[in-house]
Amino acid sequence: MLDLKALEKNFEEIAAKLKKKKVDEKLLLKLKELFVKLKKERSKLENLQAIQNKKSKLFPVYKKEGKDINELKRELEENKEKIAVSQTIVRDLENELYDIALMIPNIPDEDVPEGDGEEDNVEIKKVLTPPQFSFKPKEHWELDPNGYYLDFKRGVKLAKSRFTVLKHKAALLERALINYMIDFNKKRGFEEVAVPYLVNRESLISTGQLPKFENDLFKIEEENLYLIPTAEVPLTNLFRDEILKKDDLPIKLTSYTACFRKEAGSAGKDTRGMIRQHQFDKVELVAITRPEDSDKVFWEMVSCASDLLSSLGLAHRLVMLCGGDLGFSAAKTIDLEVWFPGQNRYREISSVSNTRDFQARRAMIRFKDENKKNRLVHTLNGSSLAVGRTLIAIMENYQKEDGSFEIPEVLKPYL
RNA sequence: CGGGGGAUGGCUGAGUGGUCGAAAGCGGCGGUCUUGAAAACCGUUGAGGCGCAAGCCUCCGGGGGUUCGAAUCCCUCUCCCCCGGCCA
Repeated sequence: MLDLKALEKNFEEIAAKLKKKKVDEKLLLKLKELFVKLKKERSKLENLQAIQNKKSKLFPVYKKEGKDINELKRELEENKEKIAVSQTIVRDLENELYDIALMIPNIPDEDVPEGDGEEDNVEIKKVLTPPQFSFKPKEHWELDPNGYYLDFKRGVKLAKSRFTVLKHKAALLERALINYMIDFNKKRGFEEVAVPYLVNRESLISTGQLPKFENDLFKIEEENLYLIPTAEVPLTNLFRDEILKKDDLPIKLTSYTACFRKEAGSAGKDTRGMIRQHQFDKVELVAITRPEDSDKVFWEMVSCASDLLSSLGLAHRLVMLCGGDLGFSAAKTIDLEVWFPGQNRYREISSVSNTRDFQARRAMIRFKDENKKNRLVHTLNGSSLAVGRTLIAIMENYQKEDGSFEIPEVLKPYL
């Protein structure tokens, strides 16, 4: 959530920055006005409450002194009416305010490039060169036309489209990758955690998936729980409503989970193969830091994911997302795109984001600083990596002319 | 899923209508003592909002109600624990 006080103070500046994310300035103005109005009405209410509190305390005194109570009682009954009216106004304003505030995305960092979408993202660097083939490399589903490794047909039979069954070496490789990634991340100082795959509404509001993206989530209606779209949600929410000790920061976590997404807006996109699934495995990184440390940790996370790809021998590039492509909660995002020889292009395999205090404010994650002040932390998240996409990247990059594929050296101990 | 019991500050836990934002203990922080530490002793210690400040307001799981006044009474929802059943 935006800092409403900052919005009130520096409206022009914030509105200008949010233009990068295509936020309607009129809506922002409305938000600001609601905030000012709310503060005014609230202080009016508080004055009335102060009167009520003070005078109510006279009752025991009057009784002791044997004074008449009726006059006082009448007065307070009247005041009570005023309080009720004011309270209703305050509550309505609050509801209206939060309905809007929760729908406004994070402010992009200064260095986030302008742009409307993917085509305006800025390549930062390329790592490793894509492999050369003496034949025309195939896409992963072409490598395996009979569904020996990736059984799309049976995935559909069991659930619906965008579900896949992994078999033989692919199933083994999936599991090996998960273990390899977690071990790799642990060496970089990220602590392994195992978390629930179902979370409640509050958790999803805190990390920014709700209320805006309800349609992207699988929901268990009768339980009021949602399947996690990413481990970022449970990992970040671990610290919701907590005040952390300054010495505990930064907290750096890694976790493997399955992830579930409805892919509501992706009709027709990547329908073939395993690029875009309703259920996929991912090893995630999450960090909770002091505000002054979040940039440093951000680049640590980018390096962690990039080095991981390099260790698997996968050519990739780093791309900084432009304002228009930036996610709802992110102030800055670097995508890692891995080379897919069959598609002859780079595709996203990891995304590292700094949300600054945006999620922390929603989730009320704070720390006590050296002056004993409670301050919001910064939260960061990144994939390291999307396991299914890594699997097919390996299949494509390590493919041989006969359709078989090699296994990267570093994974062999894991098989 | 059936039966019972709960939800109070970082934790344990007292508080059943009136200066209760809340006893006590633990923990944390500061100090005394000590070469240093432990122990002991003393002090201090919830969060949010408004305000230059003094100060005021809100918060005892969430929501609603009764009352001049609610942590305390009523309604409702959620969650947790125990016993039994089922089960990885």
